[in-house]
Amino acid sequence: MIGHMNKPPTIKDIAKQLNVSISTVSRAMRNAPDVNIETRKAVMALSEQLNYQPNRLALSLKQKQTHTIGVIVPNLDYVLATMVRGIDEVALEAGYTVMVCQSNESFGREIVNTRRLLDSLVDGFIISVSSETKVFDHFKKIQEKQMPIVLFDRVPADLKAPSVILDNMDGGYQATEHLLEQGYKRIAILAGPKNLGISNSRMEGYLNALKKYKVKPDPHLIIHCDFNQHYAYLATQELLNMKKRPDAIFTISDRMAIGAMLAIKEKGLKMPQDIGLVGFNNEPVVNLVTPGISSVEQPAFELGKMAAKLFIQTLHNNDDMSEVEEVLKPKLFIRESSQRMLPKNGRLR
Amino acid sequence: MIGHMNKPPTIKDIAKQLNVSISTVSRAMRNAPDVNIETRKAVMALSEQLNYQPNRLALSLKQKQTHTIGVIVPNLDYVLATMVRGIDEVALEAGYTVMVCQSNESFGREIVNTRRLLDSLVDGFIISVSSETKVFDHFKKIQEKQMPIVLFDRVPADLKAPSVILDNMDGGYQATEHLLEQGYKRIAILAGPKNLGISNSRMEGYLNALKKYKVKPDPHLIIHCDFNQHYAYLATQELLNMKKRPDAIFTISDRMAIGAMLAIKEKGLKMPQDIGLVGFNNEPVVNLVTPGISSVEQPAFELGKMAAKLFIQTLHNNDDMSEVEEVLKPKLFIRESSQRMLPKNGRLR
DNA sequence: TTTAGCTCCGGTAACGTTACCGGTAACGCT
DNA sequence: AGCGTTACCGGTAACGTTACCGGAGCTAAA
Repeated sequence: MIGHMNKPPTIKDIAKQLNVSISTVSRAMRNAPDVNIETRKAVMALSEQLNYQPNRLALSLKQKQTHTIGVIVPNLDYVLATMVRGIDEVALEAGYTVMVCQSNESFGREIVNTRRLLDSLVDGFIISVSSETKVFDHFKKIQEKQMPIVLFDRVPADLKAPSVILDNMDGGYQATEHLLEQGYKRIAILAGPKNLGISNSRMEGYLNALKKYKVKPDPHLIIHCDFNQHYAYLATQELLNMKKRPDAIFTISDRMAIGAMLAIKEKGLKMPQDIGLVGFNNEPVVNLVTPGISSVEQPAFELGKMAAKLFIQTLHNNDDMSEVEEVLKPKLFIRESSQRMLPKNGRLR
Repeated sequence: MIGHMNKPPTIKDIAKQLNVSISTVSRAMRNAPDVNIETRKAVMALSEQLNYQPNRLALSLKQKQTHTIGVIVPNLDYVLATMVRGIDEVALEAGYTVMVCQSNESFGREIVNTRRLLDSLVDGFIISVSSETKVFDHFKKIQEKQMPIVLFDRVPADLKAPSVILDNMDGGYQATEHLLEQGYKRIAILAGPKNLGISNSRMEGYLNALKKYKVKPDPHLIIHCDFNQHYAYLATQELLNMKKRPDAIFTISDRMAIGAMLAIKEKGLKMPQDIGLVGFNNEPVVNLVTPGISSVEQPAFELGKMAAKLFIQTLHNNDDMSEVEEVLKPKLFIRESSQRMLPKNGRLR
């Protein structure tokens, strides 16, 4: 008799009702050999009828893997949320579930999150590190436990792990080259804190482009400021008050570009005539402001997918993959803020 | 001797090394009574030294709860990401971990996510439903398993569960009243699909305000269109081409406001002189465009926190809470897009 | 002295699952 | 007849933890 029990049915219930052993049911359920076709059918039928769901907890305990990926990100802004979506996409496909934790750019919070995910809940980590983080003991602790880590987007040099990053140098190069080709001569860069890897790479691209075009970099035009809108605004004000002010600005994030734009407008300067502006990330917002801001796009979704793929590879391959580094290419989107010459091929954007 | 084993230490290892039973260690570890102070100290010391971490999996299996909350959201835009942060905040405090899944506004994806989280991984759900979703069997299945659900933000009427929502009617009222007080006479509303609860409530507020100010609503000024920028752009174009065009527009989201703004600018109309505009959500972007767009702010972070609190209450209280509905108040932020009279008290914004 | 009541501890079962080993038939072959 | 092989199946231990019960030893009251 099928009781009106409330608890979810287990393998044991099925075994009892079918008068077979739990071993048999277990085997039947996961298509293992050594089970009669009739028996299997019966098991399948009953499990269907009872709406049996295997208990993942018990399974995880037994085979010491949870099929869960811990994802730690500094925040969930447009770019990172998109990357997370990419991770999710691939993970789901491969039978993994992801747990997303935000560190809120806080070192302490990152540690808490790590600890929390660590105690037997996840099979490994996919991480983009907080900007505050300068030591990596909490991550090294993960590796000591033989758990794989894949890094993405913000990848510190001091931590050895397979990683997926954007070719930030190329992005900086593209942006700067574009400005040069538009005839801008004194190009300033608004970079982030000096310890931030992605910032330095983008600046390197900037310098390379200048060199290529034989423009001598002017240290007064290289500004390090905090990675946000307000500081970019202040920094731009200063830039515009110089005797020989820059005629273009490349900011290493769109947030900063917005800040710069506010200062530019306040000063009464016109883009792209008086001054050119290029940002980074190609967030939707750059399309909404007037003028639209040229920006370097990251393939965020792809990058997330790649990170998840790499993670699953790492999990399955046993060989050391800590040297693997996938590099994706950015793409410049040109808008009104920097387009002061007619494009050669006649089309805008 | 402390071996150089690689596996994480268990309660059993500690027991063996201390020559006590595992029961005793277990008791000592969780400050249960019936254990000598000396014994407890010894256990604590050794567990510290071995860096013992209790296995949450085993614990969960035993006591049938995972201390994990499944969060399903349609996407991770600014507002929802903020809400999720609020949930996270409270959950962490209470010893819970959250698993965030994006349904990408897709009904099918929502079902997949639900199934995935359901099989013994989470203790319950906090959900904001996808805009595509019109039947709720997958959620009812959760409730049949006695698992609690808390709904937030987008709450369908057909699903009985405790919920946290914004007072959308009040938001619509505030926005419309503000426009009326600014002297606008023909106020249009860009609403969402007719089956979307939040849209209808905001429109109700709009109608209430008109009534209060004795303005007869004009059906031509009430537009239902898809919840995104492009359709809002198209709808606004139509509005502006009417013989008697509206002199103000209230859109029920900022995305739509942006769309409207593009159409307005194209038409060569000036805000706030020729036409007023008010959005909803107070996303950062409304501050970045020119002119800044007035918008109704949701206390997103608070709302998330409230949802998590409610969830934990539901989990602990056994009594039926499905009637509970927390309602938070929105707040209008006035910017240039709708401010055509000097504020009475002389301050702007 | 007996009894009752502490304090402290150990053994065992259980949570739901799988891995492993062993066993029973039935069959076919020499 | 005896043997090996194959096709099935069951029992048991284990994963790491806690709940429950029972018991030893001691102290204090009757």
